[in-house]
Amino acid sequence: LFVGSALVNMYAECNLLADARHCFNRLSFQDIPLWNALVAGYVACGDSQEALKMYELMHTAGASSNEVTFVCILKACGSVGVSEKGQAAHTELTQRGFTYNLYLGNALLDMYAKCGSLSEAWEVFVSLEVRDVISWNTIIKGYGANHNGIVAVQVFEDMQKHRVQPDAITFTCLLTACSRSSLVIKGQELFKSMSEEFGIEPSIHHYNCIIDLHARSGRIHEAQKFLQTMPCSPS
RNA sequence: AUGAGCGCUUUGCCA
Repeated sequence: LFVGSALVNMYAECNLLADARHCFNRLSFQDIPLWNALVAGYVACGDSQEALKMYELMHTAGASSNEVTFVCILKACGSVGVSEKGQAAHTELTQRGFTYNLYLGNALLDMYAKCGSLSEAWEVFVSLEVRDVISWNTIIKGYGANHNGIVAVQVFEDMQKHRVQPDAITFTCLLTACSRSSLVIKGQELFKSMSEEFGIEPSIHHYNCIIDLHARSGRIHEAQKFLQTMPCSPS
């Protein structure tokens, strides 16, 4: 079964879902991680609808599910962007008595953020007993993606008060937030601070964010200048 | 002997 599961997982990772499914069907019995591998495979290759169908199929096949299943399902719901499905999953996992570990809590948070349900996302965020850098990044990104850059920056300040060290991803989330809310000065400030205050060297991701920041607010020349002077080759 | 790990899982630009 372990080998079979590894195979399903390998096929799924390589976007060979048909092979994964064939392998899955040939196994004498299917346990939860095996189902999960298949569901995760569909999510990974962007076929969230099929992932959700697989979840239905788990029910009809009489299989149970665990926390990992819900992490996958929540991710699929976030990709689809319709909060009803996600809410249903949320209700179900609460009824099942699952407590939020970081994976589950962060996945739930991200699902609501991706669906634009920021008040629900925030509720989940504050209800987490333990938060890691991913939790903070996810809520910052959530506000940023929904044109609430000012709140995103406030949450970042809050993060520092909680003595959580930001990472490279924190800054892509922040810079995107500034970009989408036209916070050009703040974005440049943050970009400067990442290496000077936080010791994080900007990568191509961050340079791209800055170019987007300028371009989106109509500063084409600034964007061009930045593009030409940045120390790595454009992607 | 006890506990843990060994198969599945969460955050990154533009579009």
